[in-house]
Amino acid sequence: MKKTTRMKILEAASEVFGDKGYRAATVRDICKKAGVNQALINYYFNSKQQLYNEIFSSIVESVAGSYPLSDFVRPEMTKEEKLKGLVITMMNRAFGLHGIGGSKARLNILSREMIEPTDAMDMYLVTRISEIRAVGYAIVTEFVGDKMSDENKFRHVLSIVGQCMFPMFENKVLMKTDLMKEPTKDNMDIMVEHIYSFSLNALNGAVK
Amino acid sequence: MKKTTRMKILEAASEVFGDKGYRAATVRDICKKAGVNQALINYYFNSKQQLYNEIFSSIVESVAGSYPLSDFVRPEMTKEEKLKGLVITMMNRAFGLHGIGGSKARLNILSREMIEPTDAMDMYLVTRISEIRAVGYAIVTEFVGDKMSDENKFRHVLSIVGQCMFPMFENKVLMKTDLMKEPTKDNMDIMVEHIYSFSLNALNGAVK
DNA sequence: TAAAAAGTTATACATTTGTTTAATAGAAAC
DNA sequence: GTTTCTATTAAACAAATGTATAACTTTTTA
Repeated sequence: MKKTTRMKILEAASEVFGDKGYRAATVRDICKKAGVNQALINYYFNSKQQLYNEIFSSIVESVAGSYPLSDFVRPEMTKEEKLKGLVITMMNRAFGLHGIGGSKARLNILSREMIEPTDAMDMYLVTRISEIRAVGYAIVTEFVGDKMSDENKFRHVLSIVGQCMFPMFENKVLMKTDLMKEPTKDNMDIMVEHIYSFSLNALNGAVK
Repeated sequence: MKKTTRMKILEAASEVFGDKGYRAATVRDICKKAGVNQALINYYFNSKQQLYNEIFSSIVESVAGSYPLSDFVRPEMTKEEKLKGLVITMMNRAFGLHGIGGSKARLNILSREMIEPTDAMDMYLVTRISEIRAVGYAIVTEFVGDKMSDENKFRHVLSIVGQCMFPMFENKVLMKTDLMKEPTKDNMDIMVEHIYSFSLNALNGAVK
């Protein structure tokens, strides 16, 4: 299957945007990496900004589309299964991008956007986090009942979310210091299992 | 106490660098915000890069200098005290910056550097995380003994670290979705207490 | 196969950006 | 009070960067 010029640009641009960020990435860099003429970005995408938007949208789409929370946290499940489902969803959203093309470009772009969100990204994040907040709250409540304050329940949700998301931001340094392994499918499974049981123990301990 | 021109520039530059990142922040923006002539950045700091370096170094210094791990995790402590000491250290390093000048600028700059580290920052991070890794490993071992594999122990350390650091990256969205409160001194104390007891329960549950 | 469309190239253009310069104003020293 | 050093200003400069253009080549179409 032959690579079209359009695809070559998208691929190179993902790398460069991921490496350097939108601003520092230059059109000349991208075209050089793609091995195409400099004018072709404007020919195919109208502008650098629209090229970036297309890349970013596809990332958001694959993150949001692939792992709907309702598939992994369902009413008929036990509370333990729901907890694990929540962890699975978040870990896959965070690291599901990593595999594609063996490149961390997409993951880098997403991390950047989470630190310095555009308006669109900000809205998207608020929506996603709100969803996780609500589902997490319900699960925590199933474990600890109604004696715990809502505020404290939300802190529990945050602890679970934090365990899943933090490695996404700091993966490079964490791997270098051996606190985390390469996010392969197998290692992700092990991490899911760990975060699940760590959190399960925490929740069970909180209730007594 | 009168503000020197130098100080005005440093302050404005911190804001702008924090808001937009190094690249997108322009010398003209900074000088306008500081209310000084455009040439003065070069007069006082030689270049935009050196201005940034000075700001960044002072941030690193205050993070690293203020909370030495050895002050909060000491040999004579119980394992519970050590665990809490580790949490206190990380939370203060992450959010201790926030108070200064009522501005989140310094926190923003640090988050950015952690995502997209310069060489100097990379070395610094590796050093710090390695230290936390070693201390965390020792504490976890005190809780779970020697039956647990080292790899699993490190995953436990990562869970604790993740809870402390994640809110630093996503604080804006987390506050907007009510998963986190304004990081005031009081709220930080509550969060420390929570992360400590969440992790304590997890560790105690893991051992049995 | 000839005409039209799509793709590609080298180059130019206009803007933005960090930095420099030369002149001026103010403060300190003697 | 004059001189010398420091601070500030407006303007200019040179490099980088996103985009546009016009010529050329390849592919598609009829």
